[in-house]
Amino acid sequence: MSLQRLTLTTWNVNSIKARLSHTVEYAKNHHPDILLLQEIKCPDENFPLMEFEDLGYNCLIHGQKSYNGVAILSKLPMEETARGLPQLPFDETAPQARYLEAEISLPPQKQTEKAPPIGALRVASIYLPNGGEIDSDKFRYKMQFFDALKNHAEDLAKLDIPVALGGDYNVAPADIDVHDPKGLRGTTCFHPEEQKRFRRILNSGFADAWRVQHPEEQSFSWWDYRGGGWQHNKGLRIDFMLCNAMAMDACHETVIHADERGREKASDHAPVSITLEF
DNA sequence: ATGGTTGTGAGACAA
Repeated sequence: MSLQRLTLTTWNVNSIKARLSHTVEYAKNHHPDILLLQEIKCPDENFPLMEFEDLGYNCLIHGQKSYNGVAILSKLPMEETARGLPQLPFDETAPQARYLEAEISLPPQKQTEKAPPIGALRVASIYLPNGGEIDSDKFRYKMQFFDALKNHAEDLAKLDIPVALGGDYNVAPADIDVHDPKGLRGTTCFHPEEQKRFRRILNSGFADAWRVQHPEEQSFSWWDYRGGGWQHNKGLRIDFMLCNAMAMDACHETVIHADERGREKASDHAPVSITLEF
């Protein structure tokens, strides 16, 4: 019997225009079935659709001028299920394009076993606010976003299909996920209030796929452009593929493609990829 | 506390 194999990748590209060749090359080399992008930094109409359609991707874009922006590229048919979080709808006057969700249709499978075939997969591309300074309005907005995401995650957890929430969560969950826990404790992206809210999302029914499969390993997904972060391996693990139980059960591999960060003109984030088998 | 770098878009702001 043949299993359906799906690769899903999340990547904060830090401008799709600046990273077009890197992103296209990545897609050609690793051929993910689903590519969740963050920080595309362009309005919908400026997204380089053709380049990805030529590679066989259907594209959903939720962008804005200059900042933020998320996208879902899928080789399988999909339908948009949310643009913005229910509690934080997209506001044209103060745009924060940070959440996009879609249901992916899986091709029909032969029913050879007791379990019914899985017909669909729900995915989201998420760009959590960075938060700026602790105690700033931006930080409070980040907490709001976490809470709104957790409430929505509770609903997604009730679905009877695999769910994968990929993105840049802008928080490192534990000491092992940062290069200098003592020095960074209490700073943006390593603050207990952020970590508490991230845990609430996990507790609503999701697992951090990479950590589940690499319980002891230290590997980062982001390295600051400043101060030679990459050269000194001073990084954080803040990009995740969060899976519900059905997705986690199907997850055979999780990879952080850190090599992408070492390239010329690299994004400051590395892609994180999971492979599911149904 | 500050600075270091990259991206957008053409100067300050975000990260």
